[in-house]
Amino acid sequence: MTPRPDTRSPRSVCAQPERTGLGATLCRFAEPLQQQPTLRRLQRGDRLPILSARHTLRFRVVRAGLVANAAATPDGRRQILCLGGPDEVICPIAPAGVPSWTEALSAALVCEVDLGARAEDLATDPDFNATLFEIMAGGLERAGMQILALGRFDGTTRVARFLADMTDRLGETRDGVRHLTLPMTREDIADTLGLNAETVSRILSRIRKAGVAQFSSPTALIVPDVRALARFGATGVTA
Amino acid sequence: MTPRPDTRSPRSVCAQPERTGLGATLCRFAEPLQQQPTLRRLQRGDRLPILSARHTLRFRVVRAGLVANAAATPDGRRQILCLGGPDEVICPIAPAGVPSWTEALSAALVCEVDLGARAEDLATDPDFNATLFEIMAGGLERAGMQILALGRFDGTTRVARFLADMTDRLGETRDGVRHLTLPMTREDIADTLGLNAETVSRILSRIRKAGVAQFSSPTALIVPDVRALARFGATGVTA
DNA sequence: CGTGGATTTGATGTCAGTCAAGATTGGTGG
DNA sequence: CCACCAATCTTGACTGACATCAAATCCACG
Repeated sequence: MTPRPDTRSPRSVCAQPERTGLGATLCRFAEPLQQQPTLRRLQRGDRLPILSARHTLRFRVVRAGLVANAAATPDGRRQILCLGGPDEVICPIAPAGVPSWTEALSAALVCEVDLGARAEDLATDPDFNATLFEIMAGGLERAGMQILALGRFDGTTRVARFLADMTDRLGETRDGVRHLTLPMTREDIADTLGLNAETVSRILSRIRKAGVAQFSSPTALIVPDVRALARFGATGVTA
Repeated sequence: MTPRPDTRSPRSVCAQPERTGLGATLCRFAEPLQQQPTLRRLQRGDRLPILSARHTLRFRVVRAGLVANAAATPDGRRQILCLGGPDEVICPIAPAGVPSWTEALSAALVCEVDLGARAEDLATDPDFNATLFEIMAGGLERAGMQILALGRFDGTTRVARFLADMTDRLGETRDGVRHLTLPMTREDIADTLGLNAETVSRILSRIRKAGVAQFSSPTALIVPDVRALARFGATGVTA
């Protein structure tokens, strides 16, 4: 559960010029700093305190692996609030007054950026403020979809749309076919979708038997048609 | 369904110096503008397009009544994503690629602020950026709680916590007792909590019979102990 | 007062949770 | 390379919470 900071030069890893996306954009604001970003190597299950970004200016950028923000109910069950994959900034989402944390769902590499020393500068920097806004707006957009899914979609629809979403975000195309390696367990999926692991397993079996996805192992799957997958389930347009 | 703009001077209504909170703070950034904010009188059920604030700088501040952002499933069911009461800025939350809108749950007065003309100024204004950040961060915080509740709390717990939350936000204290007038129907509550109207009604009956809240009418209730109300239900700490 | 929407309550069905037992899988050490 | 082990995954039987359908009752408003 205890992650270990890395001593390698973080700039070379974090702010590589060829990187794109919000994560890279954010990292570049750290370049003028004396203190360079911390690179953390996380193992599956490692937990870090949430960076609220409410009074500090600290952010985490995922370089590799899959990372989540999660919260716990009073009786100890877990709900995953958002996922962050490579080159994404972990969305600073956390409910007030509830235990919550950032957790590695797979082995992961996370770049931790503290822009506090540049706070005065950045407060008047239009580019930084636009980046910050994009991070928050993107998080709200995904949170909105999560609320809709948890409130109104049945389990089958949630799982199908989740797989389609993950295929878009993490999938690779080989020989013109979409492949997805799920970097998380059935329980992680369940805690994301407000279900339990057995239910997720059952639904995945149904998806497999319907031929909408093929599993070469429990975590490796082939998606012939992402749209068809996203439509699988009662709430989607079945026709 | 068609709201009508108001011709009264909006400045006098929107930017009164004695007003506090994010809504008032935001309105003050509109004071230097030629074009004054639009004041809209909404009836229950009126719908407006979401203001994404992603490429424009438009916001809505609730002056009176209760307003929500909502989204619809492909088969037409509704999920309420966030609520906005008096002096609150409606959180710009909406999932991508899904029909969504801003809707008045009761008769409401909404102040619509377009800061687009000051975009250049405001991009470098630390106070404005801090306000914008607070709006987004507050929305993410509430969205996080909504996700946790929808994913992991049972219906009873959701309703009880919802009532406690609304009592905190909208309740009045008379003779040392908390009174709440719910400005929404059972169906609105259901669409907020991912339930249906009948289930909400049943749970409210149980809450009434347990004595945790007293109903003088379906929409007017007395809450002797907000904490006890928030704890009602299996997921809360019953002991 | 009458009317239509909102609310309450009941009967019944279904989806997902719980408990339990095997089957896979991947990692480790011999 | 293979055997073993613990974690993960799958599947089944049963239960329970919430949805659906239906019928009264309440209430606000004309």
